[in-house]
Amino acid sequence: MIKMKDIAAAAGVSVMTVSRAFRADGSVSAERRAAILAVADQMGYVFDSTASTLRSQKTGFVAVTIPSINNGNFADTVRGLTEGLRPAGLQVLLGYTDYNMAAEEALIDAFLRRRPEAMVVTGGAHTDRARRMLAGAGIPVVEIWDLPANPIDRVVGFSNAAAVGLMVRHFLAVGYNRIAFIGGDAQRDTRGLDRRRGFVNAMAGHEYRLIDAGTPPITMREGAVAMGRLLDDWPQVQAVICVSDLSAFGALGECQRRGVAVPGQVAIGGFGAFDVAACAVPTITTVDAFAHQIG
Amino acid sequence: MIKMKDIAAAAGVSVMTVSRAFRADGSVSAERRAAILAVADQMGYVFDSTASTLRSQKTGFVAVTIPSINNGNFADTVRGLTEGLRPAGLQVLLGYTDYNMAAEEALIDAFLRRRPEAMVVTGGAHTDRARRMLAGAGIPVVEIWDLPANPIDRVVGFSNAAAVGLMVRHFLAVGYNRIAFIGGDAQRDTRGLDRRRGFVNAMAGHEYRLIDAGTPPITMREGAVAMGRLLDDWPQVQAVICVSDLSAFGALGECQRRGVAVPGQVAIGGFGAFDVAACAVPTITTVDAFAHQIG
DNA sequence: ACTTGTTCTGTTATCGATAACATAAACAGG
DNA sequence: CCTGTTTATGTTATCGATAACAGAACAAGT
Repeated sequence: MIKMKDIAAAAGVSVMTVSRAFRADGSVSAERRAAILAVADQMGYVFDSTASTLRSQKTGFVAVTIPSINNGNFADTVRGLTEGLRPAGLQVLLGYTDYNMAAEEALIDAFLRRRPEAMVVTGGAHTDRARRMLAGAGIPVVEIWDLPANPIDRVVGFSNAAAVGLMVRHFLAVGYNRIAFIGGDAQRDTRGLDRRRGFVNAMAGHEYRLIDAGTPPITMREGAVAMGRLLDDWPQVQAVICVSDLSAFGALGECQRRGVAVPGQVAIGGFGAFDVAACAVPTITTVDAFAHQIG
Repeated sequence: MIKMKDIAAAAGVSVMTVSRAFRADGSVSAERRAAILAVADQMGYVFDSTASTLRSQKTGFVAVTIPSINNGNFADTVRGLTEGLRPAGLQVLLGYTDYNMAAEEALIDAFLRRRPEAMVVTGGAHTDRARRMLAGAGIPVVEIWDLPANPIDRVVGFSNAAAVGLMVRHFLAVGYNRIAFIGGDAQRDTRGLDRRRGFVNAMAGHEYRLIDAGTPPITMREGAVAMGRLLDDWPQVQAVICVSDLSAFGALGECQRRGVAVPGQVAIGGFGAFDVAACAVPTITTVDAFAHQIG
C-alpha cells in the first residue's frame, strides 16, 4: 500500500508538507498543494486515517446505539444525527442492541475501544458496567428517546409515559372508557414499559386491560395475535393503545378480518407516527415523537 | 487516559505480557493473566484499538453501504451480515447512500480511509471513481442485491428483473392482462429500474402502463398518489405491480378510500416480503428476496 | 548428562501519520 | 536599511499498541 512517504518522494517535498496539503488548511502554497494532490491521485493513494487517528487522538466519529435498525423511528433519528454531524466532519458509527441491555453493554464496550469522540445511547436504562464505562469514558454521552431519572451526562428525549398519558386522556375525552394496552413483556424494552406505566397511571379509576404481546420489539403479527386475544377475552373493549404503530397496524388488521368496525366498535391508537399509521385505512391515531429532530 | 504501560507497571510485568493477556491466546500463564485483567479492570483500563489497528494492520471491521436504513429489507441484510461476521470477530461499519451514486462514492472514499477488511456495497451500479477505488483497495469487495454485468469482485444477489418477471407471469396466468407498474424515476434506484425493465420485458404483447411515482425510495404516500393517477387515467387496469411493498401498501389504501375492490377489481403486487404485505387486509402479493440470507 | 522441545516472558523496532518546534524566505512598517 | 511579522516548509519525536526475535525455565526422551 502506498503511503505519504511515497507521495512526498515523488513530489519532492517532505512528508509533513504532504500531510498539510491533505488537510487543506491553507498552510501549503496553492500550486504546491495542487501538485501534491495530483501526484497522490495519480499514484492511487488512499489516506490512512488509522495512523492519523493514533497521533492526533481524533477518530472523527460518534458512536450511536439504537435498539433496532429495522425501525423507522430510530432510522429517522440516525438520519438526523448523520446530517447534524456531517458539517463538523464527524461520521456515525452505528450499532443495534436488539432491545437487550447485555448486548448494549457489549456494544458500548466494543465502541469505546475505538475511541469515539462522543457516544449516543438510546434510552436511560443500562447495566451498571455500561453506566460506569460511559461515565468514565471522558467523552460527551447523550441518552436519547427517554428522560432518565439520573442521567449519565446529556439527554435529548421525552417522557414516554406522559406521551401515552396524552393519548389516554384524548380517548377518555372522546368517550371511550374501557381501554386496553398492548405491549411487550417487562424485561427488556424500557421505553415500552414507560408507555405502559403512563397508560396505567392515566387510566386510574377506569376499567382497563393489559395484554402481553411477547418480547420486544412487538411486530405487526404479534399485534394482531394480541388483538385477537383481547377481543376474545374482553369484547366490550372500546379502544386499544398499542406500544407502537406497528403492533397497532397488526391489531387493526385483526379487527378487519373479524369484521370489527374501526373506529366504530373499537378505536386503535399507536405510537411513533410511522408512515403506516397515516396510510392505513382507517388511519391510526398516533403520537409523533419527532424522531428526526431528536437526532 | 490509562494505557497498557500503566497496567504493566502496576502488575509488575512487561507491556508485551499485558498485550498478550488481552489477546487470550493462552500464551500467558492463567494466574498471571487473571492478575493482569484484574488490575486492568480495577484501573478502568479501556483497550485502545486505534493503536492496535495501526501496528497489526487489522481494523476488525467490514464496511457496508446500503441505500437506506429506513428499509426493512436492507435492515435484514445488515442483521445477517452482523450475525455472520460476529464469530470472526468482525464488526459492521454501516453507511447509507440515499439511493445516490455520488453519495455512495463519497461514502466509499470515507470508508476506505478507515481501512476496512472487506467492503460490501448494495447494487452493481457505481461511479467510475467508486469502481476504481473499490477495485484498487486490495480487500474483498461484495456487491449485493443485484447481478452486475461486470462485477468488481464477488456478488451475492439476484436478478431484480427476473423476479418481477415471475410476478408478471403469475398475474397473466391468473387472467390479468392489463397491468401497470408503479416505480421511481430513471435516475437513481437501479434495482427499481431493473424491476421496471423486467416488467416491460415480461409484458411484451400485452397492454400495460408505467407510472412514475417520483424519486426513490418510493414511500407509501407516493404509492397512494401514483395509484390515484393510475385509476384516473386507466380505469380498466386489472393489476398493479409496485416497485416495493411500501408503495404497494399505499396503493392498496388509495383503492380502499375510493371503494375499488382489491383484488376483485384490481390486484396489487409488491416486492420485498415486508411485514406490511402479510398484515395488510387484504394481503399483498409479493416477492421474497431473502434479504437476511443475502447478508 | 545431554539434547530437544515446550511454555512463558522480555526487548526492540515499527505501523503511518501529525504535534511541536525550528527555520528560511518574503513582506511590511518605520 | 533594519526589525518584527507572516508565510511556507522541514526536522524530530511521538501516539499506544504489536510483530518479530530472543532467552530463561522446565519437562521429556535418549
